[in-house]
Amino acid sequence: MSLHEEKKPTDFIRTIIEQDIARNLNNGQVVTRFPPEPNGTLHIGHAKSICLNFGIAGQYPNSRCHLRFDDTNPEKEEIAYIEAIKEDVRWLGFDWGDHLYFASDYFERLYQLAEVLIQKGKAYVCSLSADEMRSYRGTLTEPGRESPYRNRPIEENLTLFRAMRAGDHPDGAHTLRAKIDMASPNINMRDPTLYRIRRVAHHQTKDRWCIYPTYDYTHCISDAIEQITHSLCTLEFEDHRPLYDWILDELHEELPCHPQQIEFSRLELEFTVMSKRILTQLVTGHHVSGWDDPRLPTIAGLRRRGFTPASIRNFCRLIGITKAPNYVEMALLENCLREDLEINAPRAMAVLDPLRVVLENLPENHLEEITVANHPQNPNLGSRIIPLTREIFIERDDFDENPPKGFKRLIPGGEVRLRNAYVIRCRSIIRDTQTQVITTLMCEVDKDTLNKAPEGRKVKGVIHWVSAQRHYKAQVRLYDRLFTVPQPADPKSGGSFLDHLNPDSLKILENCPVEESLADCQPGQAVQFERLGYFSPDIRDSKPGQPVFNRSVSLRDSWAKVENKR
RNA sequence: UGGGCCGUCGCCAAGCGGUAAGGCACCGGAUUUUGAUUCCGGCAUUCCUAGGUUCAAAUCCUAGCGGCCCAGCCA
Repeated sequence: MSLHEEKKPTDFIRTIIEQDIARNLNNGQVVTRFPPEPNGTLHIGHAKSICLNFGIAGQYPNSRCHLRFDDTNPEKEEIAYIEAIKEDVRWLGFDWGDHLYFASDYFERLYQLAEVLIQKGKAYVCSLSADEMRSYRGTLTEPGRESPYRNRPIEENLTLFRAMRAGDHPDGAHTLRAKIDMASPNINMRDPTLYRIRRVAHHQTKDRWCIYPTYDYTHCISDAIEQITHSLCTLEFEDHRPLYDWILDELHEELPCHPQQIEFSRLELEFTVMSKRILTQLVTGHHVSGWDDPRLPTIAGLRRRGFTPASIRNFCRLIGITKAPNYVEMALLENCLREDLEINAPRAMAVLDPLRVVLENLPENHLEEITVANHPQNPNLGSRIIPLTREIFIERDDFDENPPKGFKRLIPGGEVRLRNAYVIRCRSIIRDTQTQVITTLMCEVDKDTLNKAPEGRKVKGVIHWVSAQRHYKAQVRLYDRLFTVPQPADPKSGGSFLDHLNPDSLKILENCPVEESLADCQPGQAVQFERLGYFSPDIRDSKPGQPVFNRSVSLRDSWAKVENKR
């Protein structure tokens, strides 16, 4: 590798894979899979897994990544989630080609293999109730007891299991269990359940089955059938690996290979939640507007907020893959978006909290069309024309009668540059006679300052503005973190996560004057409102010609930092 | 005082016996018609702790300490 070549992103999993390739394991092939259960929408934690699995497949020749729905529990799954998940994966920029699978595709094969286990004396039908099974299981510190049904003759097991499939027994009457070791210190090895009776229609197999295989039984076999080489999952499955291996070892004569399970730590993000349970509660409890609420860390929420696929992929690259528990700061995610949009988003001007300014030395009907670049560094983004009129709006907090030290914006008698236009000087202030609130600033334009510095003095401040006569009025939504504490779901934070909801996480501003050109902005397009942040039209609420803007992320603001310290 | 796993800067994270990469954050300073961007500089004598092995330890050994996961017929 040359010095100039970018160093490959590396992590312990890729290290293992490269060693495997070097040893010509699996003929040098790498096959991974992303295996979501269609019982909820994807979030940024899933993006980490997607980027890992598809990323690896895209990185080695002769490799691929399957999209496989782990649909073994019809009670919790919905067909709608399948399409949503596919859309999210595609949107993130990944392609599974022809390799779309469902664990339910393998139900018949799984059933046949269960009979093989029974024949081998490695599985039995247990008739303990759920409660009984729990008490037989023992505890973390005490071994379990063997089920009284553990030594049922093979023929009886077979007959019962077939009857289970045929629907001869009510839900919960029996289970099929692996016969392993009730005294194992690993609870997953204490005769885990392989099949349960559940009279529920399945979104894929309809009512063909009334028995369903469990995750532990299904996942490893599905991996083997698809000839997955590296089965990557999160840390909580570490304890399941012995079972994964046990099942594949027992069935090795029936299956083409024995994939390698490798675990990595899941992603946690500060000031939000990643748990499907809590996400569901936020949605069903109407604490947010839906799965795609822009404050949520769901892929749909991030997309609606205005995040780009590239920014999310970059984020996943930066956080790395390890086995260490990690709570990543929101600032890193935000930075990834800024980094992308800084280069790619065209600029425009918008005023969120307008203050009227009259340029008193311009005629009433003054209309000047100024050509401005859409990006200060990238001329390829072109230019546009903005109208300057006698009355304009500026941001209310860009004017201060009693400016703090270091204030560079407009002050009484002071000068400031109108971005892309002239330098103006504040001559007088007009107030509401009742409330004394400032309603208008009377200012004078220095006509010799378009595209040039004023003579003999320096004007440091630059503020954005929009014509008061020619603009589009938009609704703008400002988002902040959904929670007030970094780890809202952690009991150590006190109370329930609901106690930590940020009441100011959404601020809706109506009738914000924005540049006319913004009326054509489409969902999916990002734009920088100069000096404010990156904004993107809301996917749901924008109408053709009437965008509603979501603030995706603010610009860095070192002045705000100075002010906060005060 | 059951089993599995983890502990390197505020947050991620390289490092795999030869004398602590990088990113984010933070703090300076330069340039700037975005207090943005960009640029330059600073930011772990120390790797959970304590012993030990070694010429040499974040890396090896021993003993502690702290944290996470597991007792669904969920995944």
